[in-house]
Amino acid sequence: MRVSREQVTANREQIVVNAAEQFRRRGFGDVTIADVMKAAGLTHGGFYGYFDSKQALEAAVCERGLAESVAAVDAVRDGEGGEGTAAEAPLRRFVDDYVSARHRDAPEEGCTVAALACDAGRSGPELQQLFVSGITGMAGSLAGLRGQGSAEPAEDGGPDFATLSTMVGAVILSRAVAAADPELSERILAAARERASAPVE
Amino acid sequence: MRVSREQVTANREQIVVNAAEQFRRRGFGDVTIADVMKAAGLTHGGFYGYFDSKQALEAAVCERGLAESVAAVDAVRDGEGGEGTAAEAPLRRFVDDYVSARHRDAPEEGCTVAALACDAGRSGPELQQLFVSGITGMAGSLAGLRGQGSAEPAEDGGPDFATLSTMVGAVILSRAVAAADPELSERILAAARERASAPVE
DNA sequence: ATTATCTATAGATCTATAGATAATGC
DNA sequence: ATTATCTATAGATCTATAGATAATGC
Repeated sequence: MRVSREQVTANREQIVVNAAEQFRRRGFGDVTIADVMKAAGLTHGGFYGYFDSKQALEAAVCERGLAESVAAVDAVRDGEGGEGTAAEAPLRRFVDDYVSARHRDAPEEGCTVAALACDAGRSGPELQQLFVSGITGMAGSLAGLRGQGSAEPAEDGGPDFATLSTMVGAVILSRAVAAADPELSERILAAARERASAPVE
Repeated sequence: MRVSREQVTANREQIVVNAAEQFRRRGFGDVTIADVMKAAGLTHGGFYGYFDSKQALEAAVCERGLAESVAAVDAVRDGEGGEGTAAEAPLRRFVDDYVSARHRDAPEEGCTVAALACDAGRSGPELQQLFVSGITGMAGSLAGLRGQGSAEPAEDGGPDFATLSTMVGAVILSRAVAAADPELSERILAAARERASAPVE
C-alpha cells in the first residue's frame, strides 16, 4: 500500500487543505482526525505518519491560512484589482470583499483570523504566536491601504488594529445570527463596512 | 438524598452560574456536564433532572448572559457611573471598561457576546436567536450612549452595530494573542478603544 | 408517597499506537 | 530493504439513561 514520493507530497497537501476547510467551518474541537483523513482520501491511522498530533496539524493549518490572509490584503495594495471599479479606493475594495455575505457564508475558504481567532484564544502560546504574525501582518497591510488612492492623509501610526477589529468583529457577529436572522446579519455587515472604510480623524 | 425545594432552586442556580463561567472561558465543546456538576457540588447523573440536554443548558446560559450584557450598557446610560471621572462621556466610559485587559483576562465574568459569538456561529438557529436579541440590544444601547454627554450630534440611525463590531472584535483579537504577546494584545485594545470612542462623521 | 440525587453503566466517539501489508526506489 | 498506508485496537472520555437510595412534604 505504499505510494510514490510525489503522492506523499500530494497527500500531505490534501490533509492540510481539507483540515483547513473543516477547521475554519467547524472549529478545532468539532473536527476529528478521521474526518480530515477521510476527506483527504486516506485512512485514520495514516495521519500520524504526517503529523505528530492533532495540535501539530492545527498549527500547520493556521500558519498557512494566516499567511494567505496577509497576502490577500497585500494583493489589493499591489493593485491586483481584477474586475470592479478601478477608481474605487483600495481600502474600500478590500473591506467590501471581507465584510460581506459571501465571506460570512464561506468560512472554509475565508480568513483564518475571522474563523479561528476564538479558538486561538483558548489555545496555547505556540498557536497564538502564529496569530501574532497574522494579525500584525494584516493590520500592517491595512494601514498601507488606508491613504492609498484616497483623500485621506497618510497616517504615521503603524498597523491599523482598529479597522481589523471592526472587520473581524463584524464577520463574527454576522455569523452568530446568520441562521436565525439573515436581515440582521446583513445590517451588521453594512454598518461595519461603512465604518471600516470611512476616513479616521 | 433528596433536598428541600429551596435547595433545588439554589442548585439550579449553581449549575447555570458555573456553566456560564466555564462556557465563557473554555467554550461549549471543552466543558463537560461532569465539569459543570462538579463545580456546582453535584454528581454528573443529577444534571438531567434540571435540563433535557447539554444544548438546553447552553441556551439557558446564553439567555441570561446576554441579558446581563445588555443591562451593563444600560447601566452606564442611566448614569450608574460609580467611581471614575463623572465628566467622562458615557460612551467612552463603557468602551474603556469593555475593551480592556481586565475584560480580556476574565472571560468567565465578561460579555457573553465576546466570549461565545464564535460558538454561536457554529450552533443552531435556536441558540442564534438568543444572540439576535443580545446583539441588537447591546448595539441599540450603544447608540443611546453615543451623543449622550458628548459634543456629537444625536444620530438618527438605529443600533450601532459598527461600534459593537469594533469592541467585540478587539477583545477577541486581544485574547488570540494574549498568551504569546501581551504587548501586542494591549496595542490592539488601545487602538480599538480610541476608534470606538471617537465621533463618527 | 413523592422526588431529587447518586451509583453504575450503556453506547458512542476520539486520539494515538502497534503490527501487518504492499508498493517504491536504491 | 525501505517506508507509506491500512487494519485493529487500547485507553480515555463524553452524553444520556436506568434503577436504587434517602430525605422532604403532604
